[in-house]
Amino acid sequence: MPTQPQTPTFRQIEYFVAIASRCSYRRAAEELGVSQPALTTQIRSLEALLGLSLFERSRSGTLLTPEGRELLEQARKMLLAMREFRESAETISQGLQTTYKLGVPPTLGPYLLPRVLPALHAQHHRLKLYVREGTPRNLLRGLSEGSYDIAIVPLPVDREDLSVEPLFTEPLKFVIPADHRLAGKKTVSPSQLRGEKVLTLEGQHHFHHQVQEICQDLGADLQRDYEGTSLDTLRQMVVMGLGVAFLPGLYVHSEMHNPEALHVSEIKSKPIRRQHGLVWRASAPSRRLYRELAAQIREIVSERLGDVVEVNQGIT
Amino acid sequence: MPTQPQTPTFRQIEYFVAIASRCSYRRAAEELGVSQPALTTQIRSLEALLGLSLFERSRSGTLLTPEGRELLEQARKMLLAMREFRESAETISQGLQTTYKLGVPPTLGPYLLPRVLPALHAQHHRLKLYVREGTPRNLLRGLSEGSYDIAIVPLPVDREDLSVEPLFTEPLKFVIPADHRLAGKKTVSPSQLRGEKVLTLEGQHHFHHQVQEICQDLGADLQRDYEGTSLDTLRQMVVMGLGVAFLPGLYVHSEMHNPEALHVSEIKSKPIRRQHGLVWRASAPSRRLYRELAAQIREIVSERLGDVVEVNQGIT
DNA sequence: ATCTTTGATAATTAATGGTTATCAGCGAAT
DNA sequence: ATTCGCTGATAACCATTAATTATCAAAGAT
Repeated sequence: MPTQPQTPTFRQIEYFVAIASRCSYRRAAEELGVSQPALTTQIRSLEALLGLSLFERSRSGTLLTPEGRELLEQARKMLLAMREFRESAETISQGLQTTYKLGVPPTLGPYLLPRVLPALHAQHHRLKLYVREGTPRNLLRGLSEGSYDIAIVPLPVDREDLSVEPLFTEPLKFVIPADHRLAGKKTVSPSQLRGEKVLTLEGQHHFHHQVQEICQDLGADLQRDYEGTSLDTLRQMVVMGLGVAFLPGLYVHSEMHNPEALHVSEIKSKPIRRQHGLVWRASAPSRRLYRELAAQIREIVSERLGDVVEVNQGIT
Repeated sequence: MPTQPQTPTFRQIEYFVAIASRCSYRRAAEELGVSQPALTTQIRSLEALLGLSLFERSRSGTLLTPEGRELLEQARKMLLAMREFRESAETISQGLQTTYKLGVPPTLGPYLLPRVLPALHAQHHRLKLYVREGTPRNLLRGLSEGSYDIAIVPLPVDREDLSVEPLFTEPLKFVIPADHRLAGKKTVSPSQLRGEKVLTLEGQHHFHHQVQEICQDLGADLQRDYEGTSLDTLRQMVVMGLGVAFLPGLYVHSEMHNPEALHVSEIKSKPIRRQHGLVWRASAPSRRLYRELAAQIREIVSERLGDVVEVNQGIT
């Protein structure tokens, strides 16, 4: 004797509705593709479970009882709910039709996504991306914890539990005030940087460390007293003459249409740049979709931003 | 290999939601009172059926996939629908909480039910009666066909497939115009009726035949040229002097408060009356409730109309 | 009367869902 | 580095459930 309140089987509900709408066990059985005794036993046990009679059987047809009539409505709702469930599953299983939680660094997202998302949406109008910004460090942690499904982060990422698909390589531009002694030069050699105060973001940002490395390479000095909280503040600081800075190419491309008080140069040496990749948990069942997504992002970027960044090869 | 589009088991949905809301197979298993492998296999087959992954399993906990996250909502709706179904069944199985289709003759319903239904409703506030009028003949046919669940009809009813519970016996009153030669007499003997034109309803009404029999007994003449379509028209016809009539006691009681132009007498002989009973299909699973209902109707009638009709004993 | 149709029943088999015992991978604590 | 405790997956087995076919009895139609 089960102590728990038993719940009906979905199949029983199905049979119930089928019989009720045909007013016949046999016809319902035929329609359902099962034998008639199957219905008899299922309905009997359902009735026993509910503690009431659903049908009034007679040798001449089957009739709903008042109780059955009442429950039929509810039962139909169940069928409907199940149908909707299955339909959702159907469309979702087609791929790229769901909401994915995407993480991006604040030094990339606002300058990349507005160029990419519309095209992506056009291709998969059921695909939704729930975008959240975070530093690469937090993004990777969030990935592991499941608060993100995918993320765009600077490469390299060397973690066994994560899969990476490279997207594109973005140059970093050297930015100086318009009244700076180096302003006007198209290229600047590393030796000319000696003694320059290079501004950068706060230490928690990955971008900070990147610039730090670059400065070590080039022999420039990091200005650690004033650190920007965003690329925009960084740019303002340069304009105010607090120093020079390296800014991501996509930022320069999207935010600095009119040069105003700033001058943008190249560094004459090995190229200064950062690489972005799409990452996800290696165990993610949707990994095939993510690869597809990466490919499409590359395609879109190559089409719309090909002159700003260099698109990478996908891992094949 | 099943060619039909398989549908998930309700149990699978249940397990799915349980695991998703606990983020753990083992905890969900514990809560559900089953072993953990049971969940593993059920979810696996559900995933196979849907063609997508619901969970991302790892050795350190379980995570919903984006697809699973999407479906979880739908799955919860299913649980809800099932819960509502079961709750409905629960209350309905308590008895007298549903809508029953009740048939009454037009010569009784309007004069009986307004006195009975309110009290009935007070006792069972979930009970609903869907009342439809029809001649007894049609009521009995409708019962067999299932368009009524129960009906109040004149007795006797002699049908094997129907169960009858007697309710009460109602006297028929002799009604004459105020200016009639017999007006003013409290009782009238059958011999005084000789030659009187007795008005009645149209032939399709059971009441017609009843009056016909009475007239044969008493030696009175039926006026067949003008027949009323309702008790009200019948009364009007008597007022207009077209003849005399027999009217049901309940009608007289509820519609003729001020005697106006009509006089009501008794017939001095064997009592003239009709008996009403509650009938239902003998095969109806709710028959116990119907008996209960009959008992309650008797009780209410005895309380409120005991001076007008004579309440019968129930079949015990 | 006879035949068809209704749902119920019985006996049997197939499938399903559950169990216990055990495993392998990971993380945390030693 | 190793151990321990946790995760879900797996295997082998068993109980229950749900289907099958064959048959029945009752009611209606012919």
